[in-house]
Amino acid sequence: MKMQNFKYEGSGLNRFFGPLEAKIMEILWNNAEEMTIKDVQQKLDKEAKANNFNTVMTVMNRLVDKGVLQKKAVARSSQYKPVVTREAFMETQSKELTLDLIEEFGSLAVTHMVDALDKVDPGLLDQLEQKIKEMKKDR
Amino acid sequence: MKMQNFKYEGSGLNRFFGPLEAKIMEILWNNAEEMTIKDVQQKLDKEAKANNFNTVMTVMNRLVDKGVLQKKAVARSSQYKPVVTREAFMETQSKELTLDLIEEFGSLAVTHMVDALDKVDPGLLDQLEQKIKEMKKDR
DNA sequence: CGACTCCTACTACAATTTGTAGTGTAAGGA
DNA sequence: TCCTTACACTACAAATTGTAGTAGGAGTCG
Repeated sequence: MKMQNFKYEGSGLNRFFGPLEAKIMEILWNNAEEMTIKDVQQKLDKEAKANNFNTVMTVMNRLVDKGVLQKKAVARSSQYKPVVTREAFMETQSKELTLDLIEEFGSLAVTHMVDALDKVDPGLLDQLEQKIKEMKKDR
Repeated sequence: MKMQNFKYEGSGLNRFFGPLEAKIMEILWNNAEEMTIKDVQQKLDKEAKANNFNTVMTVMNRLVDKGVLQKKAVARSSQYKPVVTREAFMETQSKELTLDLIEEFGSLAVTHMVDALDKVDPGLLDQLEQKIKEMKKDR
């Protein structure tokens, strides 16, 4: 399950998926249980306008092809669920992106980090400072 | 000039552009002067296999549409040059991405930053520590 | 058993992005 | 006037994402 892009537009799952894909993943991840296409379709319908069953199926099966969803064939209707938890997914993306960012921009990124952290949540600055200390201590 | 994606694959300009677009931007940014399509095409030909003039033109004009290149109509052949310097471009992307990363992942990103910095270049850790101190002092 | 419902597979189309390239036109020089 | 050449316009292909029709098969109900 290799993501292609991190999108500048949107937020949350929309950074990684198309709009419909994101909504579907959202639903799957919000449900502890495995779900059928119908389940997902009905949840979608509650939120927005009616979605064609086949549309939902196609997108879900594409997500299976991409390795994001797992499909278990059951008698009447197949069960789908994410391959990894949302937390694990975000963890992976965060790690990958952070590494890429630093590889790509090096000290340029460092400069912006401090500003960005301060802007988003100054508490994160202390957290970061703490992490650095720990890292250095371990050597 | 709003970029769409940061690609996980590739490196450098390939993170932001298609392969040919990236090569073209590379050439434009490496040349202090404005260049014609022909200039760019010939540079490309030196590096790789022959490129059709029209192909280069189409891609360059698309880059103009995207606001990445500027086109100045001259008598016989138009002059093209990047709207911003490579440094300014990288600066903008770095800033944008860092902010997005932190908005999206918050403290998750903080954790990975330290590891990533240590992995790529431990010297960056000191730099970061320094920056944090400065930021805090100013308050 | 036969008819019906409903899930699934297969297929197809549209828009967008990126690479590729042909054709036609117009402008400038010989 | 004719020719070269740059440019505009147009088109097509592959990939990505959203959308949806059709057909077949499997279970259900009478």
